Amino acid sequence: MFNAIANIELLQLCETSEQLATTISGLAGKLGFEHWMYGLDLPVIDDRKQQYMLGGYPPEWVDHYFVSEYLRLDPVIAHCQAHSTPLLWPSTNTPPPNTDKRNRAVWRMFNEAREFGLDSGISIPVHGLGCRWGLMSFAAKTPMSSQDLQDLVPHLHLLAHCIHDVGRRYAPGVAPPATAHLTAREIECLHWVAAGKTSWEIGRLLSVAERTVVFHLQNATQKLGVSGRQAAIARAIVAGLITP
Amino acid sequence: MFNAIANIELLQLCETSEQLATTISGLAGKLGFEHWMYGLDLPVIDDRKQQYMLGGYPPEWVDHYFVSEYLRLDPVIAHCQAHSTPLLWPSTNTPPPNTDKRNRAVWRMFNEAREFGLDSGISIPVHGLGCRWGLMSFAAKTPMSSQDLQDLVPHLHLLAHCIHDVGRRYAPGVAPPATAHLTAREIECLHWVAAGKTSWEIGRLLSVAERTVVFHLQNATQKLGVSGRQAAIARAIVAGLITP
DNA sequence: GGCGTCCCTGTAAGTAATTGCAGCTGTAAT
DNA sequence: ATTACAGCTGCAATTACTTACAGGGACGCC
Repeated sequence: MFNAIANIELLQLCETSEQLATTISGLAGKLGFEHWMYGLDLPVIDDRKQQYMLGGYPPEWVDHYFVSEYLRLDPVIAHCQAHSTPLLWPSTNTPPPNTDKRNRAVWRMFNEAREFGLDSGISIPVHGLGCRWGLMSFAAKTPMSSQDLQDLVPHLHLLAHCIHDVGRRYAPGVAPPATAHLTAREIECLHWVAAGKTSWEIGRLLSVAERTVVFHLQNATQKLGVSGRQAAIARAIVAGLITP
Repeated sequence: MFNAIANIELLQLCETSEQLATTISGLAGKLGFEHWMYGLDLPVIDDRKQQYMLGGYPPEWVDHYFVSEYLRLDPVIAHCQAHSTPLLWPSTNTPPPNTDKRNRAVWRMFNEAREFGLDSGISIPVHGLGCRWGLMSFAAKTPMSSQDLQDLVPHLHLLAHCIHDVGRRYAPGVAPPATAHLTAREIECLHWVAAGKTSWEIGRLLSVAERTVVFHLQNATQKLGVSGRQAAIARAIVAGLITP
Protein backbone atom coordinates (compact mmCIF):
# COMPACT_ATOMS: atom_id res chain seq x y z
CA MET A 1 0.00 0.00 0.00
CA PHE A 2 2.79 2.31 0.83
CA ASN A 3 6.35 2.02 -0.32
CA ALA A 4 8.55 3.43 2.39
CA ILE A 5 11.76 3.46 0.40
CA ALA A 6 10.15 5.26 -2.50
CA ASN A 7 8.85 7.92 -0.15
CA ILE A 8 12.23 8.47 1.42
CA GLU A 9 13.74 9.05 -1.98
CA LEU A 10 10.92 11.34 -2.96
CA LEU A 11 11.53 13.46 0.13
CA GLN A 12 15.29 13.50 -0.26
CA LEU A 13 14.87 15.07 -3.67
CA CYS A 14 13.21 18.16 -2.24
CA GLU A 15 15.48 21.14 -2.44
CA THR A 16 13.42 23.84 -0.79
CA SER A 17 11.05 24.17 2.11
CA GLU A 18 8.19 24.78 -0.29
CA GLN A 19 8.93 21.72 -2.37
CA LEU A 20 9.08 19.64 0.78
CA ALA A 21 5.76 21.03 1.96
CA THR A 22 4.11 20.17 -1.32
CA THR A 23 5.46 16.65 -1.27
CA ILE A 24 4.33 16.08 2.29
CA SER A 25 0.87 17.43 1.53
CA GLY A 26 0.61 14.92 -1.28
CA LEU A 27 1.61 12.01 0.90
CA ALA A 28 -0.55 13.08 3.83
CA GLY A 29 -3.53 13.59 1.58
CA LYS A 30 -3.15 10.14 0.09
CA LEU A 31 -3.37 8.73 3.60
CA GLY A 32 -6.48 10.70 4.45
CA PHE A 33 -5.11 13.61 6.42
CA GLU A 34 -6.12 17.13 5.46
CA HIS A 35 -3.79 18.79 7.93
CA TRP A 36 -0.24 18.16 8.99
CA MET A 37 2.40 20.08 10.82
CA TYR A 38 6.10 19.71 11.28
CA GLY A 39 7.60 21.73 14.12
CA LEU A 40 11.21 21.86 15.18
CA ASP A 41 13.03 23.59 18.03
CA LEU A 42 9.84 24.23 19.90
CA PRO A 43 10.49 26.78 22.59
CA VAL A 44 9.81 26.04 26.20
CA ILE A 45 9.13 29.69 26.80
CA ASP A 46 6.09 30.60 24.81
CA ASP A 47 6.95 32.79 21.91
CA ARG A 48 6.95 31.98 18.25
CA LYS A 49 10.48 33.21 17.71
CA GLN A 50 13.09 30.67 16.90
CA GLN A 51 10.98 27.69 16.03
CA TYR A 52 10.66 26.27 12.56
CA MET A 53 7.31 25.19 11.29
CA LEU A 54 6.13 23.67 8.11
CA GLY A 55 2.66 22.83 6.95
CA GLY A 56 -0.13 24.03 9.06
CA TYR A 57 -3.39 23.97 10.80
CA PRO A 58 -6.17 26.46 10.25
CA PRO A 59 -4.66 29.85 11.14
CA GLU A 60 -7.54 30.64 13.48
CA TRP A 61 -6.69 27.56 15.53
CA VAL A 62 -3.01 28.42 15.65
CA ASP A 63 -3.78 31.91 16.89
CA HIS A 64 -6.20 30.59 19.45
CA TYR A 65 -3.63 28.02 20.52
CA PHE A 66 -0.99 30.62 21.20
CA VAL A 67 -3.14 33.28 22.85
CA SER A 68 -4.54 30.56 25.13
CA GLU A 69 -0.99 29.58 26.03
CA TYR A 70 -1.73 25.98 25.17
CA LEU A 71 1.95 25.33 24.57
CA ARG A 72 2.42 24.87 28.29
CA LEU A 73 -0.71 22.79 28.67
CA ASP A 74 -0.59 20.61 25.57
CA PRO A 75 0.11 16.99 26.55
CA VAL A 76 1.29 16.35 23.00
CA ILE A 77 4.21 18.72 23.49
CA ALA A 78 5.15 17.17 26.81
CA HIS A 79 4.94 13.67 25.42
CA CYS A 80 6.99 14.43 22.36
CA GLN A 81 9.74 16.05 24.33
CA ALA A 82 10.20 13.08 26.59
CA HIS A 83 9.29 10.10 24.42
CA SER A 84 9.90 8.55 21.05
CA THR A 85 6.59 6.79 20.59
CA PRO A 86 3.65 8.15 18.62
CA LEU A 87 0.72 9.67 20.42
CA LEU A 88 -2.85 9.26 19.19
CA TRP A 89 -4.98 12.23 20.10
CA PRO A 90 -7.85 11.46 22.47
CA SER A 91 -10.91 10.50 20.47
CA THR A 92 -14.36 11.97 20.89
CA ASN A 93 -15.86 9.05 22.71
CA THR A 94 -13.36 9.11 25.50
CA PRO A 95 -15.18 10.36 28.58
CA PRO A 96 -13.66 13.35 30.34
CA PRO A 97 -11.26 12.13 33.01
CA ASN A 98 -11.82 12.73 36.67
CA THR A 99 -12.08 16.11 38.22
CA ASP A 100 -8.51 17.26 37.84
CA LYS A 101 -8.21 20.91 36.92
CA ARG A 102 -5.46 20.43 34.39
CA ASN A 103 -7.13 17.42 32.81
CA ARG A 104 -10.30 19.35 32.25
CA ALA A 105 -8.35 22.12 30.55
CA VAL A 106 -6.69 19.57 28.30
CA TRP A 107 -10.05 18.10 27.48
CA ARG A 108 -11.37 21.51 26.56
CA MET A 109 -8.38 22.10 24.33
CA PHE A 110 -8.95 18.97 22.27
CA ASN A 111 -12.63 19.75 21.96
CA GLU A 112 -11.83 23.20 20.68
CA ALA A 113 -9.40 21.71 18.20
CA ARG A 114 -12.20 19.60 16.78
CA GLU A 115 -14.29 22.70 16.22
CA PHE A 116 -11.45 24.09 14.16
CA GLY A 117 -11.35 21.04 11.92
CA LEU A 118 -8.84 18.88 13.73
CA ASP A 119 -10.61 15.69 14.63
CA SER A 120 -8.63 12.47 14.53
CA GLY A 121 -4.96 13.05 14.85
CA ILE A 122 -1.62 11.59 15.64
CA SER A 123 1.64 13.19 16.71
CA ILE A 124 5.07 11.69 16.29
CA PRO A 125 8.07 12.94 18.24
CA VAL A 126 11.21 13.46 16.22
CA HIS A 127 14.57 13.79 17.88
CA GLY A 128 17.81 14.39 16.16
CA LEU A 129 21.36 15.36 16.32
CA GLY A 130 22.19 18.16 18.67
CA CYS A 131 19.38 17.93 21.12
CA ARG A 132 17.00 19.28 18.59
CA TRP A 133 13.54 17.92 18.85
CA GLY A 134 10.21 18.50 17.33
CA LEU A 135 7.10 16.74 16.22
CA MET A 136 5.19 15.76 13.17
CA SER A 137 1.44 15.71 13.41
CA PHE A 138 -1.21 14.44 11.05
CA ALA A 139 -4.85 15.39 11.48
CA ALA A 140 -8.06 14.56 9.71
CA LYS A 141 -11.19 16.70 9.55
CA THR A 142 -13.51 13.77 9.93
CA PRO A 143 -13.25 10.94 12.46
CA MET A 144 -11.17 7.98 11.34
CA SER A 145 -11.77 4.50 12.57
CA SER A 146 -9.48 3.46 15.35
CA GLN A 147 -8.42 0.43 13.35
CA ASP A 148 -7.52 2.42 10.24
CA LEU A 149 -5.52 4.80 12.34
CA GLN A 150 -3.62 2.03 14.07
CA ASP A 151 -2.74 0.38 10.79
CA LEU A 152 -1.27 3.63 9.63
CA VAL A 153 0.86 4.22 12.71
CA PRO A 154 4.05 2.44 11.56
CA HIS A 155 3.96 4.14 8.18
CA LEU A 156 3.30 7.57 9.62
CA HIS A 157 6.04 7.05 12.14
CA LEU A 158 8.60 6.22 9.51
CA LEU A 159 7.36 8.96 7.25
CA ALA A 160 7.72 11.51 10.03
CA HIS A 161 11.34 10.57 10.54
CA CYS A 162 12.08 10.72 6.85
CA ILE A 163 10.57 14.17 6.76
CA HIS A 164 12.62 15.11 9.77
CA ASP A 165 15.81 14.02 8.11
CA VAL A 166 15.12 16.37 5.24
CA GLY A 167 13.21 19.11 7.03
CA ARG A 168 15.81 20.00 9.60
CA ARG A 169 18.18 20.94 6.83
CA TYR A 170 15.99 23.95 6.19
CA ALA A 171 15.43 24.93 9.77
CA PRO A 172 17.31 28.09 10.65
CA GLY A 173 19.77 28.42 13.50
CA VAL A 174 22.15 25.74 14.58
CA ALA A 175 25.09 25.97 12.25
CA PRO A 176 26.24 22.68 10.74
CA PRO A 177 27.81 20.84 13.65
CA ALA A 178 30.95 20.28 11.58
CA THR A 179 32.19 17.41 13.68
CA ALA A 180 35.62 18.77 14.47
CA HIS A 181 38.29 16.20 15.04
CA LEU A 182 39.01 16.42 18.73
CA THR A 183 41.61 14.27 20.41
CA ALA A 184 40.73 11.81 23.13
CA ARG A 185 42.23 14.04 25.79
CA GLU A 186 40.29 17.03 24.63
CA ILE A 187 37.04 15.13 24.75
CA GLU A 188 37.93 13.80 28.16
CA CYS A 189 38.55 17.27 29.50
CA LEU A 190 35.35 18.59 27.98
CA HIS A 191 33.46 15.75 29.54
CA TRP A 192 34.64 16.59 33.01
CA VAL A 193 34.30 20.29 32.62
CA ALA A 194 30.69 19.76 31.56
CA ALA A 195 30.24 17.87 34.81
CA GLY A 196 31.22 21.00 36.70
CA LYS A 197 34.81 20.16 37.56
CA THR A 198 37.46 22.86 37.66
CA SER A 199 40.67 22.66 35.69
CA TRP A 200 42.58 21.76 38.83
CA GLU A 201 40.19 18.92 39.69
CA ILE A 202 40.38 17.54 36.19
CA GLY A 203 44.14 17.65 36.47
CA ARG A 204 43.88 15.41 39.52
CA LEU A 205 41.51 13.04 37.75
CA LEU A 206 43.75 12.69 34.72
CA SER A 207 46.97 12.87 36.69
CA VAL A 208 48.29 15.83 34.77
CA ALA A 209 49.00 19.43 35.65
CA GLU A 210 46.23 21.98 35.78
CA ARG A 211 48.00 23.84 33.03
CA THR A 212 47.66 20.84 30.72
CA VAL A 213 43.93 20.70 31.20
CA VAL A 214 43.70 24.36 30.35
CA PHE A 215 45.76 23.64 27.29
CA HIS A 216 43.50 20.86 26.04
CA LEU A 217 40.38 22.87 26.64
CA GLN A 218 41.90 25.77 24.82
CA ASN A 219 42.59 23.59 21.81
CA ALA A 220 39.14 22.06 21.94
CA THR A 221 37.53 25.49 22.11
CA GLN A 222 39.48 26.62 19.11
CA LYS A 223 38.67 23.51 17.11
CA LEU A 224 35.01 23.91 17.86
CA GLY A 225 35.20 27.43 16.55
CA VAL A 226 33.82 29.13 19.59
CA SER A 227 35.14 31.41 22.27
CA GLY A 228 34.94 30.44 25.88
CA ARG A 229 34.75 27.20 27.73
CA GLN A 230 31.02 27.48 28.17
CA ALA A 231 30.30 27.73 24.48
CA ALA A 232 32.64 24.82 23.92
CA ILE A 233 30.55 22.68 26.25
CA ALA A 234 27.39 23.58 24.41
CA ARG A 235 28.95 22.82 21.06
CA ALA A 236 30.45 19.56 22.19
CA ILE A 237 27.12 18.38 23.51
CA VAL A 238 25.10 19.25 20.45
CA ALA A 239 27.78 17.72 18.26
CA GLY A 240 27.40 14.51 20.21
CA LEU A 241 31.02 14.49 21.32
CA ILE A 242 30.17 14.17 24.98
CA THR A 243 27.18 12.73 26.83
CA PRO A 244 27.07 14.21 30.31
CA MET B 1 0.20 -8.89 10.47
CA PHE B 2 1.69 -6.94 13.28
CA ASN B 3 -0.19 -4.97 15.86
CA ALA B 4 1.93 -2.02 16.81
CA ILE B 5 -0.15 -0.90 19.76
CA ALA B 6 -0.15 -4.35 21.29
CA ASN B 7 3.62 -4.50 21.02
CA ILE B 8 4.07 -1.15 22.68
CA GLU B 9 2.01 -2.31 25.60
CA LEU B 10 3.89 -5.57 25.77
CA LEU B 11 7.18 -3.70 25.98
CA GLN B 12 5.94 -1.18 28.51
CA LEU B 13 5.14 -4.02 30.86
CA CYS B 14 8.75 -5.11 31.10
CA GLU B 15 10.22 -4.29 34.44
CA THR B 16 13.78 -5.44 34.05
CA SER B 17 16.46 -5.46 31.41
CA GLU B 18 16.22 -9.24 31.18
CA GLN B 19 12.48 -9.23 30.73
CA LEU B 20 12.83 -6.63 28.03
CA ALA B 21 15.49 -8.68 26.26
CA THR B 22 13.28 -11.76 26.30
CA THR B 23 10.34 -9.86 24.91
CA ILE B 24 12.42 -8.32 22.14
CA SER B 25 13.88 -11.68 21.23
CA GLY B 26 10.37 -13.04 20.86
CA LEU B 27 9.27 -10.21 18.61
CA ALA B 28 12.44 -10.24 16.53
CA GLY B 29 12.25 -13.99 16.09
CA LYS B 30 8.68 -13.77 14.92
CA LEU B 31 9.84 -11.40 12.20
CA GLY B 32 12.67 -13.67 11.11
CA PHE B 33 15.65 -12.13 12.82
CA GLU B 34 17.96 -14.34 14.86
CA HIS B 35 20.07 -11.47 16.14
CA TRP B 36 19.28 -8.04 17.40
CA MET B 37 21.13 -5.41 19.34
CA TYR B 38 20.13 -2.28 21.17
CA GLY B 39 22.95 0.12 21.98
CA LEU B 40 22.72 3.43 23.77
CA ASP B 41 25.26 6.13 24.59
CA LEU B 42 27.75 4.79 22.13
CA PRO B 43 31.10 6.35 22.83
CA VAL B 44 32.94 8.35 20.22
CA ILE B 45 36.20 7.33 21.76
CA ASP B 46 36.47 3.60 21.43
CA ASP B 47 36.11 1.85 24.72
CA ARG B 48 33.27 -0.23 26.00
CA LYS B 49 32.92 1.74 29.18
CA GLN B 50 29.80 3.75 29.60
CA GLN B 51 27.63 2.36 26.88
CA TYR B 52 24.54 0.29 27.45
CA MET B 53 23.87 -2.72 25.33
CA LEU B 54 21.11 -5.22 25.18
CA GLY B 55 20.72 -8.30 23.08
CA GLY B 56 23.66 -9.33 21.09
CA TYR B 57 25.56 -10.65 18.22
CA PRO B 58 27.82 -13.69 18.33
CA PRO B 59 30.47 -12.83 20.97
CA GLU B 60 33.27 -13.70 18.54
CA TRP B 61 32.03 -11.06 16.16
CA VAL B 62 31.73 -8.45 18.91
CA ASP B 63 35.30 -9.12 19.99
CA HIS B 64 36.54 -8.97 16.46
CA TYR B 65 34.59 -5.76 15.92
CA PHE B 66 36.23 -4.02 18.84
CA VAL B 67 39.78 -5.23 18.37
CA SER B 68 39.54 -4.19 14.73
CA GLU B 69 38.39 -0.75 15.84
CA TYR B 70 35.41 -0.93 13.54
CA LEU B 71 33.58 1.56 15.71
CA ARG B 72 35.39 4.34 13.90
CA LEU B 73 34.91 2.76 10.51
CA ASP B 74 31.36 1.47 10.71
CA PRO B 75 29.09 3.49 8.42
CA VAL B 76 26.13 2.30 10.45
CA ILE B 77 27.39 4.19 13.48
CA ALA B 78 28.04 7.35 11.50
CA HIS B 79 24.64 7.20 9.86
CA CYS B 80 22.77 6.60 13.07
CA GLN B 81 24.42 9.48 14.83
CA ALA B 82 23.49 11.96 12.15
CA HIS B 83 20.19 10.66 10.80
CA SER B 84 16.81 9.38 11.82
CA THR B 85 16.13 7.09 8.92
CA PRO B 86 16.72 3.33 8.90
CA LEU B 87 19.74 1.92 7.18
CA LEU B 88 19.66 -1.40 5.34
CA TRP B 89 22.98 -3.15 5.43
CA PRO B 90 24.64 -3.63 2.05
CA SER B 91 23.53 -6.91 0.56
CA THR B 92 25.80 -9.59 -0.80
CA ASN B 93 25.19 -8.86 -4.42
CA THR B 94 26.25 -5.27 -4.20
CA PRO B 95 29.56 -5.00 -6.02
CA PRO B 96 32.46 -3.54 -4.11
CA PRO B 97 32.53 0.22 -4.72
CA ASN B 98 35.36 1.94 -6.49
CA THR B 99 38.90 1.92 -5.29
CA ASP B 100 38.54 4.06 -2.20
CA LYS B 101 40.61 2.80 0.72
CA ARG B 102 37.95 3.39 3.33
CA ASN B 103 35.19 1.90 1.20
CA ARG B 104 37.15 -1.27 0.73
CA ALA B 105 37.64 -1.55 4.47
CA VAL B 106 33.91 -1.11 5.00
CA TRP B 107 33.24 -3.76 2.41
CA ARG B 108 35.57 -6.15 4.17
CA MET B 109 33.82 -5.46 7.46
CA PHE B 110 30.39 -6.40 6.15
CA ASN B 111 31.77 -9.50 4.53
CA GLU B 112 33.33 -10.56 7.79
CA ALA B 113 30.06 -9.94 9.56
CA ARG B 114 28.38 -12.40 7.21
CA GLU B 115 30.89 -15.04 8.13
CA PHE B 116 29.89 -14.57 11.75
CA GLY B 117 26.22 -15.15 10.97
CA LEU B 118 25.06 -11.63 10.30
CA ASP B 119 23.72 -11.58 6.77
CA SER B 120 20.74 -9.38 6.04
CA GLY B 121 20.36 -6.61 8.50
CA ILE B 122 18.87 -3.27 9.26
CA SER B 123 19.82 -0.59 11.73
CA ILE B 124 17.53 2.06 13.10
CA PRO B 125 18.83 5.19 14.81
CA VAL B 126 17.13 6.14 18.02
CA HIS B 127 17.47 9.57 19.50
CA GLY B 128 15.98 10.78 22.67
CA LEU B 129 15.83 13.28 25.41
CA GLY B 130 19.12 14.61 26.57
CA CYS B 131 21.22 14.15 23.51
CA ARG B 132 21.32 10.45 24.09
CA TRP B 133 21.41 8.41 20.98
CA GLY B 134 21.82 4.84 20.02
CA LEU B 135 20.68 2.29 17.54
CA MET B 136 18.59 -0.80 17.24
CA SER B 137 19.74 -3.42 14.77
CA PHE B 138 18.07 -6.54 13.49
CA ALA B 139 20.00 -9.21 11.65
CA ALA B 140 19.18 -12.49 10.00
CA LYS B 141 21.52 -15.43 9.52
CA THR B 142 20.21 -16.20 6.07
CA PRO B 143 19.60 -13.74 3.25
CA MET B 144 16.15 -12.16 3.21
CA SER B 145 14.48 -10.98 0.07
CA SER B 146 14.80 -7.29 -0.51
CA GLN B 147 11.03 -7.01 -0.79
CA ASP B 148 10.37 -8.76 2.50
CA LEU B 149 12.86 -6.55 4.21
CA GLN B 150 11.36 -3.38 2.80
CA ASP B 151 7.89 -4.38 3.89
CA LEU B 152 9.19 -4.81 7.40
CA VAL B 153 10.93 -1.46 7.58
CA PRO B 154 8.05 0.63 8.98
CA HIS B 155 7.26 -1.97 11.62
CA LEU B 156 10.86 -2.41 12.67
CA HIS B 157 11.28 1.33 12.81
CA LEU B 158 8.35 1.79 15.14
CA LEU B 159 9.34 -1.23 17.17
CA ALA B 160 12.83 0.16 17.64
CA HIS B 161 11.47 3.39 19.03
CA CYS B 162 9.12 1.59 21.36
CA ILE B 163 12.03 -0.43 22.63
CA HIS B 164 14.03 2.73 23.04
CA ASP B 165 11.32 4.33 25.13
CA VAL B 166 11.49 1.45 27.55
CA GLY B 167 15.13 0.48 27.23
CA ARG B 168 16.67 3.78 28.13
CA ARG B 169 15.01 3.57 31.52
CA TYR B 170 17.44 0.82 32.36
CA ALA B 171 20.53 2.41 30.90
CA PRO B 172 22.90 3.58 33.61
CA GLY B 173 24.18 7.11 33.95
CA VAL B 174 22.18 10.22 33.25
CA ALA B 175 20.01 10.81 36.24
CA PRO B 176 16.38 11.63 35.50
CA PRO B 177 16.53 15.15 34.08
CA ALA B 178 13.90 16.27 36.58
CA THR B 179 12.71 19.15 34.47
CA ALA B 180 13.22 21.92 36.98
CA HIS B 181 10.88 24.83 36.67
CA LEU B 182 13.08 27.65 35.51
CA THR B 183 11.76 31.14 34.93
CA ALA B 184 11.86 32.79 31.53
CA ARG B 185 14.70 35.07 32.58
CA GLU B 186 16.76 32.19 33.86
CA ILE B 187 16.38 30.31 30.61
CA GLU B 188 17.21 33.44 28.67
CA CYS B 189 20.43 33.93 30.61
CA LEU B 190 21.38 30.29 30.21
CA HIS B 191 20.78 30.53 26.53
CA TRP B 192 23.19 33.40 26.11
CA VAL B 193 25.77 32.02 28.43
CA ALA B 194 25.76 28.81 26.40
CA ALA B 195 26.46 30.95 23.37
CA GLY B 196 29.64 32.14 25.03
CA LYS B 197 28.55 35.53 26.28
CA THR B 198 29.86 36.92 29.54
CA SER B 199 27.61 38.11 32.31
CA TRP B 200 28.31 41.70 31.41
CA GLU B 201 27.41 41.15 27.75
CA ILE B 202 24.19 39.43 28.68
CA GLY B 203 23.40 42.37 30.90
CA ARG B 204 23.69 44.63 27.87
CA LEU B 205 21.52 42.31 25.79
CA LEU B 206 18.77 42.15 28.37
CA SER B 207 19.20 45.75 29.52
CA VAL B 208 19.83 44.82 33.10
CA ALA B 209 22.81 45.04 35.41
CA GLU B 210 25.55 42.46 35.25
CA ARG B 211 24.72 41.60 38.83
CA THR B 212 21.19 40.63 37.82
CA VAL B 213 22.43 38.19 35.23
CA VAL B 214 24.68 36.61 37.82
CA PHE B 215 21.68 36.39 40.09
CA HIS B 216 19.54 34.57 37.53
CA LEU B 217 22.28 32.18 36.62
CA GLN B 218 22.86 31.47 40.26
CA ASN B 219 19.22 30.60 40.74
CA ALA B 220 19.17 28.47 37.62
CA THR B 221 22.27 26.59 38.72
CA GLN B 222 20.72 25.89 42.08
CA LYS B 223 17.41 24.76 40.58
CA LEU B 224 19.24 22.41 38.24
CA GLY B 225 20.98 20.92 41.23
CA VAL B 226 24.50 21.41 40.00
CA SER B 227 27.43 23.56 40.95
CA GLY B 228 28.96 25.92 38.47
CA ARG B 229 27.76 27.67 35.41
CA GLN B 230 29.28 25.11 33.11
CA ALA B 231 27.45 22.19 34.61
CA ALA B 232 24.28 24.26 34.46
CA ILE B 233 24.70 24.68 30.73
CA ALA B 234 25.15 20.96 30.24
CA ARG B 235 22.10 20.18 32.33
CA ALA B 236 19.96 22.77 30.64
CA ILE B 237 20.84 21.41 27.23
CA VAL B 238 20.18 17.78 28.02
CA ALA B 239 16.96 18.75 29.75
CA GLY B 240 15.87 20.46 26.56
CA LEU B 241 15.53 23.84 28.21
CA ILE B 242 17.76 25.58 25.73
CA THR B 243 18.67 24.88 22.11
CA PRO B 244 21.91 26.65 21.30
C1' DG C 1 -3.68 42.41 54.03
C1' DG C 2 -0.34 38.81 54.03
C1' DC C 3 2.19 35.43 51.35
C1' DG C 4 4.77 33.77 47.65
C1' DT C 5 7.21 34.42 43.40
C1' DC C 6 9.72 36.80 40.06
C1' DC C 7 12.58 40.46 38.89
C1' DC C 8 15.97 43.64 39.97
C1' DT C 9 20.48 45.81 42.23
C1' DG C 10 24.58 46.92 45.18
C1' DT C 11 29.44 45.84 47.65
C1' DA C 12 33.34 42.94 48.42
C1' DA C 13 36.54 39.06 48.97
C1' DG C 14 37.99 34.94 47.04
C1' DT C 15 38.46 31.66 43.33
C1' DA C 16 38.77 30.22 38.54
C1' DA C 17 39.31 31.02 33.60
C1' DT C 18 41.67 33.30 29.60
C1' DT C 19 45.66 34.49 27.12
C1' DG C 20 50.33 35.46 26.18
C1' DC C 21 55.01 33.85 26.59
C1' DA C 22 58.46 29.66 26.17
C1' DG C 23 59.86 24.81 26.26
C1' DC C 24 59.85 19.52 26.72
C1' DT C 25 58.82 14.40 25.10
C1' DG C 26 57.32 10.52 22.18
C1' DT C 27 55.24 8.45 18.03
C1' DA C 28 54.01 7.97 13.32
C1' DA C 29 54.30 9.08 8.63
C1' DT C 30 57.10 10.77 4.36
C1' DA D 1 65.98 11.97 9.24
C1' DT D 2 63.01 15.51 9.06
C1' DT D 3 58.41 16.84 9.74
C1' DA D 4 53.97 16.85 12.04
C1' DC D 5 51.22 16.27 15.78
C1' DA D 6 49.53 14.83 20.25
C1' DG D 7 50.54 15.35 24.88
C1' DC D 8 52.68 17.66 28.47
C1' DT D 9 54.39 21.79 31.69
C1' DG D 10 55.70 26.37 33.80
C1' DC D 11 54.99 31.62 34.81
C1' DA D 12 52.35 35.88 34.84
C1' DA D 13 48.72 39.44 34.00
C1' DT D 14 44.09 40.27 33.09
C1' DT D 15 39.46 39.19 33.05
C1' DA D 16 35.49 36.65 34.60
C1' DC D 17 32.94 33.84 37.78
C1' DT D 18 31.42 32.45 42.73
C1' DT D 19 29.66 33.43 46.99
C1' DA D 20 27.90 35.83 50.96
C1' DC D 21 26.36 40.01 52.75
C1' DA D 22 22.07 43.22 52.08
C1' DG D 23 18.01 45.44 49.95
C1' DG D 24 13.49 47.21 47.01
C1' DG D 25 9.43 46.89 43.59
C1' DA D 26 5.58 44.51 41.07
C1' DC D 27 2.22 41.03 40.56
C1' DG D 28 -1.18 37.44 41.60
C1' DC D 29 -3.58 34.53 44.98
C1' DC D 30 -6.38 33.24 49.22
